Amino acid sequence: MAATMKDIARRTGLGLATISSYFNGGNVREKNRIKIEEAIQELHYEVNEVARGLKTNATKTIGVVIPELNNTFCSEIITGMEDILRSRGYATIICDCRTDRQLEKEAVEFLIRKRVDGIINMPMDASGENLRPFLKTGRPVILIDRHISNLDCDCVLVDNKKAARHAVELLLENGHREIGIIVGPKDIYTTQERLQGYCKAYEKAGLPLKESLICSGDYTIQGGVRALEELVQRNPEMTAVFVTNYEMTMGAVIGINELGIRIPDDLSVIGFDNRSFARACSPRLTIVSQPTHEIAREVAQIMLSHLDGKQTEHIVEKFETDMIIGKSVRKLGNQ
Amino acid sequence: MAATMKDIARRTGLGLATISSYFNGGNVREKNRIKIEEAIQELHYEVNEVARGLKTNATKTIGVVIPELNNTFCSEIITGMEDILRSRGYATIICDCRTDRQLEKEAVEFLIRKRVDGIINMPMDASGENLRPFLKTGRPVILIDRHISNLDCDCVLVDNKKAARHAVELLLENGHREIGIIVGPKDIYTTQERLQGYCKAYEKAGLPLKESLICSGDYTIQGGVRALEELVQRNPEMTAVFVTNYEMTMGAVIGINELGIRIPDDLSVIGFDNRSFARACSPRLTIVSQPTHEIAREVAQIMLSHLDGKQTEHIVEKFETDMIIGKSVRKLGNQ
DNA sequence: ATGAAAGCGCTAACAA
DNA sequence: TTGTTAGCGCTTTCAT
Repeated sequence: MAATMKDIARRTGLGLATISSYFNGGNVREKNRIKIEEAIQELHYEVNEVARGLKTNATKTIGVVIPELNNTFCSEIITGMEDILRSRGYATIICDCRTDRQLEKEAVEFLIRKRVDGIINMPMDASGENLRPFLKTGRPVILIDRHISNLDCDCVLVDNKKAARHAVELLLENGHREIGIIVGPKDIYTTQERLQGYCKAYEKAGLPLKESLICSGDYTIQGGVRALEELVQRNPEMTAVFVTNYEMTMGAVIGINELGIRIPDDLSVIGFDNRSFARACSPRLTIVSQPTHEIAREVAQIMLSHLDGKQTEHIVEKFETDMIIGKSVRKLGNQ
Repeated sequence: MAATMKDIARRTGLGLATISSYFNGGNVREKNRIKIEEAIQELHYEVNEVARGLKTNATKTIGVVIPELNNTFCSEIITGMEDILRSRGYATIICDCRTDRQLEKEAVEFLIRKRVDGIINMPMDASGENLRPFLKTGRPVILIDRHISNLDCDCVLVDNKKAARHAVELLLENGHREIGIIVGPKDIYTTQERLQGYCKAYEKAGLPLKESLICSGDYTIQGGVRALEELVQRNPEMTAVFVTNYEMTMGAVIGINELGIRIPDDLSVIGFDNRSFARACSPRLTIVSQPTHEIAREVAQIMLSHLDGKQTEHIVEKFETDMIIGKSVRKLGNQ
């Protein structure tokens, strides 16, 4: 079917090694270079990367395991990474594990079978056990958003503790004392970090924590709706709520609308992650915004450095978040 | 490094062909089957699909080329497809071409080099020229959302004409006469179809079309904002607007909020595609909803039938859309 | 049912 | 610089 190196060797009268050398940046006599290039044109030759991969034990393919592609934080990061990786000849295999630990484990096994050169993972599993077999092959793993200690890999994330603390402090400064928080599942790294930020802010303000103001969702829209309803029901005196991812922020807004609660008159809200959605809300939502483009770029860059053999140390890169101020936080009079 | 078939041949004392036969569903004597399975366990053997691919000329990999992963219509479909394909051993390589024709062309070339077994494409390019070289290799192509005539491939989409007609008819029934429409770029298939639906509804109602009520956006949120502003400015008498994708719907809502227009008192709105966003709006948006899960399943199924050799004919599968009724359409008194 | 051997398209070591 | 050759790990005749 497609032309092979043999074909172009035959056509140019050169040996296989010369052709291979040409494709791998070796020195080829000018005259032969031209002959080879002519043959390539005529035969529409393209290197077969499958064969090359068999020989070099590298597939020029990166696996990405994420909890949910339908999560804008994930899809924004993937878009950014994929762009950079593809421009360097790497294909990106996506595995959406539907927020399921078992599926995540299977996804990593799948990628190992596919002989990917590296894995990028926003892990559900906090132990890192899934990734160990892959790491043993000496290939790079980069974690996104969630750190795992004692795992031999890089990690790119944001300062979650600080992000949460700042958001809660903003509410405290505006006179709020009964601040609800909707976090993710308790066993997820970012949940723990954000919760710590929340507690720290309360602590610094010398205020007591109330268990009932803390509610765990599952990072889905519907989970956000439920969490908000629960918080409102349990805490009649609650004046503000901080939601810690985009999907649950949308869910909280849905819940608020459907309960007939007004933002910010009845309830102040700080959301997470999606500037456009924040703008589409009326009044505009105040949100914490993560630098997804920077994260994506950094992850891709680190991966490429490893693959190029330019980096052997493992790093943890922590980005700062932004606060986008809207009109969803009310200043309480009786401070 | 990793164990090979040779290793397990040596360990079991069997020939390579027997081992291969075992993995490919051939007949192997019970006694040997057990020996092989023991060796697999002990050596942690896994078939090297790269080597297999070189031999069989199949990579168990599907390429997906879409205009924008950060588009929920795209990401929902990909999630669904990827799930099914992976469960059948196929990896999904995503190529986000950023709504750019040149990048789309390069993405297809990239996938050809990667020797993918099939391509799924939501095409920017209406000519289909990009895909021809791939089709020549005899491999399957499936188009999503946008049909291309005279191209030897399958296509899965929705009845766009009918969807648009129904939406506009709903507005007409509610007494609206000056209905704006925000469509995508004029050269995109769905734009043309949806525009035809709009025109048909006007025609049936015996009403004249007004060029100024038709506005082209670029399928982005910001494009939706701009399109809405333009429509409002050009048509002071406009009482309703129909927006034909999710991102522009969000943009339109942003524009409406920022101009201080009230839905539906000042302007009735029918949006597209995202039930959750529709619910998060206050009042709830009436929207046209596409069956993304069904589309995804169908696309994956068709792809698999082709790859299994169970299907040789090309089909065009057209799904119906739903109308989700919210409170964003006002009934005008003076009908 | 099983084994021997050729070869998929490429790279890399070695010789020339 | 270039050619020859031996694999990379697998599938697949063709014998047995």
